[in-house]
Amino acid sequence: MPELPEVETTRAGIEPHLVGEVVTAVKAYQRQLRRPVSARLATALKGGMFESVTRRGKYLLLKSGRGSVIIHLGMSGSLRLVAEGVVLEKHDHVEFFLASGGSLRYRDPRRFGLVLWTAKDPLQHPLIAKLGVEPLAAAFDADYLHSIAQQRSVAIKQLIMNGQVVVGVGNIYASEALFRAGVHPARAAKRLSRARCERLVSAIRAVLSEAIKQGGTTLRDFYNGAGEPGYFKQRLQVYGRGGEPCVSCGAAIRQTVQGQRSTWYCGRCQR
DNA sequence: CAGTCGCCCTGCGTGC
DNA sequence: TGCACGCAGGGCGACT
Repeated sequence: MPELPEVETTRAGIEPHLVGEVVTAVKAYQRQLRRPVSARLATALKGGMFESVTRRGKYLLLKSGRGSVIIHLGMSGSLRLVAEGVVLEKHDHVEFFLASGGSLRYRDPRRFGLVLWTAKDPLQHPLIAKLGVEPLAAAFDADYLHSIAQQRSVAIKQLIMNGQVVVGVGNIYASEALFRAGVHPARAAKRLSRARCERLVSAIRAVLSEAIKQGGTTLRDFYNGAGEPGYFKQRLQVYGRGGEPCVSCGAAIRQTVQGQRSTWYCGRCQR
């Protein structure tokens, strides 16, 4: 489900309700996610207070005085704050009980996500330490992308979806950014000029920023921490629009598959 | 090292 | 109505 805008929307939604909250208990109803839920999570976090809720790429970092919870939402994960006594839904796998009443619930039907505990700096965790740059940070610029792209023969779409290069760009926003930049998704990365890298960087930043403002994209089951959908779906120009006319030139939007993921693009506007 | 592919899992829409 | 199939917002790890 979630790419950077959806994770950021989730983060912003839960942060004000979690910071300063003491965790009274943690229950894992299903430990088998992409990796098992950390065995020490419940005992280590109990009695601790959440100090911050931050994000690195698509990872959420819930820092307490004793260590941090690292959460990844995978394809279908979500976090929701619920009042006391609300019945558990199917696929609610982990629940953090809060001293002021209520709880934070992690739900993930496909179980591709993660709920891990680390007593150390979460940014040093093996899954996080080698991540690429944040797309909305100054370090993500034309020089950076071009210098990497020049050495790679993969399709540019797969390059911008590679978390070791730049984090947070998933299948929806990759297609959307390439369309805005006029770049064909299958073009070899090394065949992108610096000028076109610059356009692509701008497009990625713009599409992610706009999506964050809209509260993310709800295709079917993404909801923010309070249960509300995101509104960026109405702004999608190519994703999921195979056969429909291009908003710019009217040609039919094409669908193809790259790296086992669907890609949508305009064969006339994107080169 | 870079690139490709299989796979983890459940749910939903489509077509027979 | 039921069933088989393909596809879905991600990313790791094994292989070439």
